Amino acid sequence: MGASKSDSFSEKQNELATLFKALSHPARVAIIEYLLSVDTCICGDIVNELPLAQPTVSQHLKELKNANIIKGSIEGTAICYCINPDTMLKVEKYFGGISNQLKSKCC
Amino acid sequence: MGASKSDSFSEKQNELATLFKALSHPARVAIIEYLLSVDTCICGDIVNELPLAQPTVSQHLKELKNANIIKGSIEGTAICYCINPDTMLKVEKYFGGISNQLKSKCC
DNA sequence: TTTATTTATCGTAATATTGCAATATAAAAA
DNA sequence: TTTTTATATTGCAATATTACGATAAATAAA
Repeated sequence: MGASKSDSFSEKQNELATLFKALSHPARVAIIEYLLSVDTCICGDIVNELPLAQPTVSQHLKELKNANIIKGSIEGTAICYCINPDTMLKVEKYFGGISNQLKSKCC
Repeated sequence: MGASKSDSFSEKQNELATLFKALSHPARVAIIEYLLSVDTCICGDIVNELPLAQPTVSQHLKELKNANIIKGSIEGTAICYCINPDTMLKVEKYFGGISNQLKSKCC
């Protein structure tokens, strides 16, 4: 075999794994960093910010969109991307919960 | 090509991507969940908790170890794994920073 | 020493990801 | 309508990941 046995795990576990997978590439981390650095959501020049070809960037954006990490809205010929704060809050809470649980542990 | 162009990105971006990649598989999410659920760090039966063969689990544990997400110490014939709270705190802070930055955004 | 017991490593097949050239699509401008 | 501009999709080669049987390594128990 070779594919991940996602059927064997809970929906929540698969959901979290999918979310982290979307964040598991430096280009996608860089996209998020860039989206945070600009004042507004009016973007459209993400391709120029990255050392990758346009189709590759488009593919990475698609993956971030599929994971609900970013949102894109059509703005003329360009598309305006911005971060989905709901998803980010969800992830923050996940790690907050882990930190909390770790307080009552031995290590 | 096919491999990720990690040379083109900052060390911090690559580091974060590596960390998220370690969390990007449901089995590894499940391992963390299990380690959180047990009272102490005395483990050694992670294989029985997962629907995967022993070499596969060992491989997943290695990836979590490499990413500094878990620590393992030898305890007789068994190995005692537990979560590294430093790494978890680091990730929590990363998302906390993002949530903070998002407060002054339009979406 | 011999025999469990537990975890790691090797080898390999199946599948997924990454990156980009070529091309398509869609809306705005000329 | 034609051209330009911005983004998406397709197809494919290179590489990485996942899973597991077989086997190794290391310690404990007999």
